[in-house]
Amino acid sequence: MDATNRQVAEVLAEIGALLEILGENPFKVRAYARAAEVVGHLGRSVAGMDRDELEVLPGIGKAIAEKITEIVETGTCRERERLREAMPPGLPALLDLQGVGPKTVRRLWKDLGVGGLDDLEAAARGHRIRTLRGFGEKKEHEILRAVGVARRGSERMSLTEAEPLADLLLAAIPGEARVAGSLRRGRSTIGDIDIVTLAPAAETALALAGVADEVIDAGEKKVSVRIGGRRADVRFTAPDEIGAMLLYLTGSKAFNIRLREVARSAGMRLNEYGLTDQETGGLRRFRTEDEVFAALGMSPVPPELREDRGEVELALEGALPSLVDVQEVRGDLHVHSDWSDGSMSLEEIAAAGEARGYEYVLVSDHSASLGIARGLDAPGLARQQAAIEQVNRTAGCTLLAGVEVDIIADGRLGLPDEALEGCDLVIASVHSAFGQDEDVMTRRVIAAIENRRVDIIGHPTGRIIGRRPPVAVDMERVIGAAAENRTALEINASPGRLDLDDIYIKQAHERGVRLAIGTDAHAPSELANIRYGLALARRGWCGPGDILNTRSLADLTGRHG
DNA sequence: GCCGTTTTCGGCCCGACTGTTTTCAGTCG
Repeated sequence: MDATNRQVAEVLAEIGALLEILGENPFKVRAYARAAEVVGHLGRSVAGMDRDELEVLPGIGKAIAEKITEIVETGTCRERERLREAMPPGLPALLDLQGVGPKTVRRLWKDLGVGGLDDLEAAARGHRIRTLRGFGEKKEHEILRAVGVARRGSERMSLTEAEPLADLLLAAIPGEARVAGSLRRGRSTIGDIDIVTLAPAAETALALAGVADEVIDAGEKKVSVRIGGRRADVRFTAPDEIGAMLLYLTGSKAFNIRLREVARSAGMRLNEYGLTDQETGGLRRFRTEDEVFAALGMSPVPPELREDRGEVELALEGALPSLVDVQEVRGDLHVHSDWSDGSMSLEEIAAAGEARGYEYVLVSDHSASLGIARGLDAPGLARQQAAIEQVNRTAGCTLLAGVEVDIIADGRLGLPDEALEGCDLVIASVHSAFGQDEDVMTRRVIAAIENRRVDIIGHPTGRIIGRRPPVAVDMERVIGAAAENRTALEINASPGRLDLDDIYIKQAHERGVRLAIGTDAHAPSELANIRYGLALARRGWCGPGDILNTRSLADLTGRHG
C-alpha cells in the first residue's frame, strides 16, 4: 500500500537528522527538514502526485521529489538505508535531548562509542563525558538530566495543562505580559510556553524563580524556567518595540524564517527588535505587529495562520482569506444534558446558551449501547424531544433536538432510523472497537457518512491528547466521502480532544466539506471551550461559510425539513 | 538540497545564552 504523507514526512525528517549527525551541509539538512514539514501538512496525498507535481511544491526539487516517489512505493528509500548503516540505530534519538545537538552526538559517538540512550547514561554516570575536550562537569550533569527527562517521556502538552501554567506565570510577572508562541497560534498541543513582557527583567526573574521548579537560564533579555515539568521562555521588551518581539516569539519558526527572507529581499533585516535597513543600518521599531507587516508590504497575518503554509505569499499579495470570527458563531453544536452523562438540565443548557448570546444549542446526548453510561434508547429520545419542545416555548436560546448516536463496529448506527427521524441534527461517533484496522475503520466511518440521517461525524479520529492515539482511519477517504455526501465533520472543541486537528480541517475546507464546531460540554463552564474549536477552524483556513455554527437557526433546521 | 524581475552559482534568518573558554562553539527558539 502507498505510504501516507505522514510516513513520507517521517522518512524525510529522519534523513535530515542522519545527515546532521554525519556533519553534512546544514542547508541540506534544513532542506530535508523543510520538505518533511511541507509534505506533512500538504492538503493532498503525495502518493497520487507525479514528479512534476511534486517539484512544484515549495522546498521540493528534483532530488527530494525522486525520494518521495521511492518512499511512496517502497515505504523507505535507499538514501535512508545507506545513512542508517553509517551509524548505530540509537543515535538519532539523542538529538531530542535538551542541550544535545548534532555536534555533541557526533563527539559522543566518535570519541566515547556512545550508540544510544543507555550508552550515554552509562558514560555520564561513569564521568567519561567530562574527559572530552570542550565538555565539563556541568555538561555531564545537563546530559544526565536530559536523559532522565527523555525517559519520563515529554510529549507536547494539552491546552488544559498549558493554560493554567501560563496563567500562573502571567500572575507572577510584575507588569504587563502577553502569551505568545504556539498557545497564541491556537495549536492543539503546546510544546513550551512563551511570554512577552514589559516588566523589568531583574524583578521578573526573581518573581519567576519563586513560582518555577527551576530556572534554566536567566539573562538580561530573557528568562527560561521549568514549571510543572514544562519549559517556559519569558522575553523582556519595551512598548516601542513590542510589535517585533511579539511577532518573533509567536512564530512559528518556519514563519519567522519566511518573514526574514521577505525582509531581506526588500533590503532589510528583521529580528525581534525591529527592521534594520541594510544600507543605512537604521533600526525601525514597532509598537504593533500590524505595523511590521505593513512595513514589509504585507497584510497582517492572523496568529493562527503563521505556519509557512502559503500564508506569507498571500499576505504579500494582500489576498489572505478572511477567517471565521468568534462573533459569527451563533451556537454550539454538541452539548450533553443530564438525559445522558451530562450534568446540565435542558433548562440549564438553554440558559448557558443564552448567556453566551447564542441563537441555538444542539442537545446531543448519547444513544444507548454498550459502553456508554445512561444513553438514550428510542423511546427515551422521543421523550427528550418533547421536553425540548417544552423548554423552547420560553427559552431565550433555542435547543435543537439532536443525538450523538454510536457508530457500532459494523458501521450501522446505535439507534434505528425511525428514532433519528425526529432529530434536527444527528451526530454519529465512534465510541467502541477503537482497535479496528484502517480499512475496516474507514469503511465503518464512511458507512455512517453515507447514512442520510447523519449530519455530522463526531470527533472523527477519536484521539484523546496524551491518552489515546487517533484511530487508524484514512482521513483522505473520509473527507472525500464527506464531500460527496454533504455530511459535516466535527471540530470537537473539548481541549482534551481537539479532533479534527488543523491539518485535516484544512484538507476538509479545501474539499468544500462543512465543519461543525461542538464543545462536547457536559457542564456549563465547558461551553466556553468553543474558542478552542474556533482557533482550530481558523488554523484550518476556514471562513464563515465553512462552519455550520455560523448559519441561522432557520438555515440549519431547514436543510432537514 | 533548493532557489532565482539583481543570480543556473552562490547564497541560504537571526539573536540569546551557557559552558568551557582566552575569543567562541553549540544549542535553542
